[in-house]
Amino acid sequence: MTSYVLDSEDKTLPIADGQAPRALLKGRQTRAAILDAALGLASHIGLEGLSIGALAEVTGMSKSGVFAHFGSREELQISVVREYHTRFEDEVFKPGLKAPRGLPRLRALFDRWLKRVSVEIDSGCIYISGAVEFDDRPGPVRDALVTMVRTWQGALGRAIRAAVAEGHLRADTDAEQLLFEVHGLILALHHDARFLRHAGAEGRARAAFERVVSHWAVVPRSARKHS
Amino acid sequence: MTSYVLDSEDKTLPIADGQAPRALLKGRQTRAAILDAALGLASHIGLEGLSIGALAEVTGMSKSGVFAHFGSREELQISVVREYHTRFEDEVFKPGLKAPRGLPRLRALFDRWLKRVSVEIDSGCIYISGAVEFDDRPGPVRDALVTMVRTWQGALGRAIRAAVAEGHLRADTDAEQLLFEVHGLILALHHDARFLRHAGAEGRARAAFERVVSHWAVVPRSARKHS
DNA sequence: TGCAAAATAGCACGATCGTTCGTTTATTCC
DNA sequence: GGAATAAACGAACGATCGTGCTATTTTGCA
Repeated sequence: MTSYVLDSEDKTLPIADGQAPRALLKGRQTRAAILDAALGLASHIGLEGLSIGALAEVTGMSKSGVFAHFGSREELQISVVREYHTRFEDEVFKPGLKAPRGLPRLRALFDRWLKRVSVEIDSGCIYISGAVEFDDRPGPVRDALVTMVRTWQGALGRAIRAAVAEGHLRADTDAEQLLFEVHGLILALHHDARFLRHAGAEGRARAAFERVVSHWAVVPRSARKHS
Repeated sequence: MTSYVLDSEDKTLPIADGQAPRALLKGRQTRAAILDAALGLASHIGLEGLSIGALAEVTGMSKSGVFAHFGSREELQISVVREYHTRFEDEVFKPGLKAPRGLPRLRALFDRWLKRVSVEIDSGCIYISGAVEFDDRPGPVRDALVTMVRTWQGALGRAIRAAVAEGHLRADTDAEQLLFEVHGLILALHHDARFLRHAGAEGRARAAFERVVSHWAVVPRSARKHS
């Protein structure tokens, strides 16, 4: 029995008891609103650019009011990373699972991933910007980011190996290598679309994906490789 | 007659007269020292993380002493971008030109690019981190970054088209597509090596590069494509 | 060696940063 | 509705930010 959710530990709130969160209704509601604003802010100016003051202004609250929900700036950043993770899970991972196991599912995952990185309005991928911001900054935020990215890459790796098991990809497929190259396509897309503002980047990424996949694809019937 | 230098405009210092910079010797010397420290700092914490105070502490100068050399923080950032550009030019572009025109030169350029991104001690690529930091931040710093990246990509594009002209790559090679994919490999390498701290990333990038290139390579003699 | 100019230091400014604390308002439960 | 509690505010803190000023030191040249 495989878990159908990217396993992340959300130990932020020890809500403990089974169903009804009793008194803390309004609190969690505004906390969610703050997080929503923080996500929008962070995807523009980065996790390091997040400031409690700016967040307070955007949400129409006081600085201390915002602060109280997280206890520290670092905890706020981690909460943003976690929130992004669950959204990524909901919009990329879970819907992708509805595609048939194997290559179709891998394709669906890539497709949704691609859309999230490129087309969505004002949504820079926090996995990507966070990776650059925190590649030399040890600490809990970096650790959280690494965990989330590893989780996502693990899910993609499973999808690739499933495509091998289904007979869609060759048995000697190097899943890690394929993952590396596909990831590069997403990064190049992010770079060209968001930074250079090139138009055709999405099409280039799709075309390259098909070519990379076809390299490891099982040839249908005839035409064996000549070497 | 092609220019053998990545064309960038360095209008920072109107040194004007022909040869000998007269009085401003010490000044430019310490300016270079400051820039050197700034580059090291920026490659760790990013261009936005650069602060004049931290730079003063590192160089053992006063804040105002550092400040006087640039006139504004923004001008400092731009100077850092320009300095990185000339270093990149010296360490990647110019040496690559010594390889024979065509595929060997393209390979040499990629090889040096790859090394600069991955192996060099404490040298995060400012092109990459800057692209993520400033993809949503209009202004002169972003403009400078875009100019430099476009310049480098233009040089790479020329190298690819030269490889076509030399008969090393097929005549129908999509230079932009090839460039997109190779760039993705560099980005994936940067991500895996610096952020995830994976070991084999460099080898994966090289292997993928050879495969991508071979896709557009002119087949030696026999074995035409079957479709 | 002395003089002009360049380079650097020192100090202070307003702003903003994250954070703390005591108070006040809003919400939930009996 | 009133008591208990959670949520939000407001003010202030020390620190640091970029950036002006005015001295002071250092440099380069006659």
